[in-house]
Amino acid sequence: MTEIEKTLENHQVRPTAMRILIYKYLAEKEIAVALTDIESAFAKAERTTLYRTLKTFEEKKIVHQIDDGTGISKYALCESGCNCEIDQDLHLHFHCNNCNETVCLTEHKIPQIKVPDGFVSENVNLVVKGICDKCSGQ
Amino acid sequence: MTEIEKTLENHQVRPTAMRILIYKYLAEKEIAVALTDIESAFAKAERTTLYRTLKTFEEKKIVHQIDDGTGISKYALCESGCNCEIDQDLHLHFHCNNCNETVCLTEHKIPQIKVPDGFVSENVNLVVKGICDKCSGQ
DNA sequence: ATAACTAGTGCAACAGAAGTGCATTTATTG
DNA sequence: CAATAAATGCACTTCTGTTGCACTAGTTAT
Ligand SMILES: [Mn+2]
Ligand SMILES: [Mn+2]
Ligand SMILES: [Zn+2]
Ligand SMILES: [Zn+2]
Repeated sequence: MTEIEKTLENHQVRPTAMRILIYKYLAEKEIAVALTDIESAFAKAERTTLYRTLKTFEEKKIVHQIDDGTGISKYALCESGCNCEIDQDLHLHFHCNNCNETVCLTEHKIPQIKVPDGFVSENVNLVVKGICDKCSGQ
Repeated sequence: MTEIEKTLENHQVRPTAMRILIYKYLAEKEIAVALTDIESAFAKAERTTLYRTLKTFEEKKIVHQIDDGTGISKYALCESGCNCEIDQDLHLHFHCNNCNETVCLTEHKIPQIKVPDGFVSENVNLVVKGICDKCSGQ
């Protein structure tokens, strides 16, 4: 039993062939991926299967969904530092306006945000847009 | 010539009947509205016209687009405190998980966000989710 | 005022992403 | 092995956003 299989089972997800492949794909990519990315990577696989795999992964906290403002949902593997179960204290995300890639800045936590009286903050989505390290030439 | 007509012309937008109506609608609403909201409010009008009106308003800085994480673009009138032309120093937005409404918190500016070396921050989207003042009972 | 031009609108059609229902296959368990 | 549950494949739908094109209204030059 491989590491990946163990990880999946730890999250109550049965390690099917497709799921292992998708997990591997997500692990190799260092950026957040959209369903269409996975579709292109696994051209022979069914879209629905890929879609439902992502949904399962999300539900079981294997990945977290990222709304980077492009209108397309992206997903990235949760790491140890990823408290997305708590739905709070999340890291921020960076979207590059040049290469169009979105990355998790897991080391960068979202600061405390004040809201007006009467408003109750439950969680915060923060996306920084600009030029990523690869594109800034440095 | 009414106030609204003046405002539109100040932004180089010709004040047609439809545009005045939509502007009024946006001004009366205190929340961010989606295209579908406007569609329901003006059932007799063409969807495309409403769509293009919003796009024109956005381009001419009469409204700003809001990505509240629902996957549906919302729009709200720009106010004097709305520096959306500069694409920086923007106010934050609040999305209520209960009533599903999104409001501009124009008084609440987005704090300075640090990004890692090599990354260049151009602008920031910050959406707080939780319970709004109307729904929190206070 | 009329002609020429430009901007706005209405209608139809399209694209992309997301989601659902159902039959079929695969895996698990008694 | 039989019964059951989970996963997959296929088809189809919905929703949002977007574009092309013809027509109309409004603006400007002669
Ligand atoms: Mn992330
Ligand atoms: Mn706003
Ligand atoms: Zn980049
Ligand atoms: Zn509310």
